[in-house]
Amino acid sequence: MKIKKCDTFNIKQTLDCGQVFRYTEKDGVFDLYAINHHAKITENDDEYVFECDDDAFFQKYLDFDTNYDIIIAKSQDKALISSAIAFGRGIHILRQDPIETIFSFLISQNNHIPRIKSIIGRICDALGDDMGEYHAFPTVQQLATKDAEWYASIGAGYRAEYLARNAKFFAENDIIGEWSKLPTEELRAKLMSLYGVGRKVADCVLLFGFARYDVFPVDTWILKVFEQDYPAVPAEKLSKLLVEKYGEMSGFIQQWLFYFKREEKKL
DNA sequence: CCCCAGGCGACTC
DNA sequence: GAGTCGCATGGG
Repeated sequence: MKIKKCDTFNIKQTLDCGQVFRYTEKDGVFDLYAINHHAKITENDDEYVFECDDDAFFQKYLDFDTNYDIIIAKSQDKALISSAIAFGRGIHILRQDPIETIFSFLISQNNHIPRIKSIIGRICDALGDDMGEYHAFPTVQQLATKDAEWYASIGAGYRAEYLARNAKFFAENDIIGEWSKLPTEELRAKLMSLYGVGRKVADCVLLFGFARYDVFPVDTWILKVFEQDYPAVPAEKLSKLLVEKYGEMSGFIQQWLFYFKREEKKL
């Protein structure tokens, strides 16, 4: 499939903004993996070209059915947010698989993004279906074949127990479909009842895995963004304050600000 | 080498 | 309910 370029979609910004971990970039060519799908993404002067196994899947996954001009218009606020939008205007919030998102963000806690990628990669390679060129993200049944000791052995650190226990839980409870019907507050409570899932991981899963935009994940970077305006406010309280302020635009604004702050550090 | 990372559960008060 | 603290690991 081909996607005409526009200023509200940029593949590099969308993948580099920290919401997804299974992709590589080489010489401007992106390889993106989601569940058991793969897309090779190249670009020419006026379009992105997707060589993939399922156009409809990636059309939805990359959120091309949402009008980001409207999202951006509703989000323009003070100077900081306008600057962040100007910087990351091409970000789309991906519509990721809930299970893949839960396990990915369990690994993300107190961890660096490069290392998160490598741990997820080892889990896919060891447990996921062989798709030829790559390995799929494992099913919960596949994840549940391993115990905490194994997850520690592939470098998961202290999160190994979280992964093992949740793999067992979801293998025994096919409950994602039921959860997806719940309103955001109730769904967050379900997620936070999982061992190893706190407010931050739950909010990332709500945003990236359940397409809930009335959430504002607060991590160390977002704390830095707001340390002047909200000095010494703990992460969970700050998250609640920001959702009160930004409502249904919270998830988008959070992502623009995260990308803005993190790229600033890189430069 | 030290510092820190898309935080969490356990513990204390 | 709010405030500390230890945690496994490896990239920078």
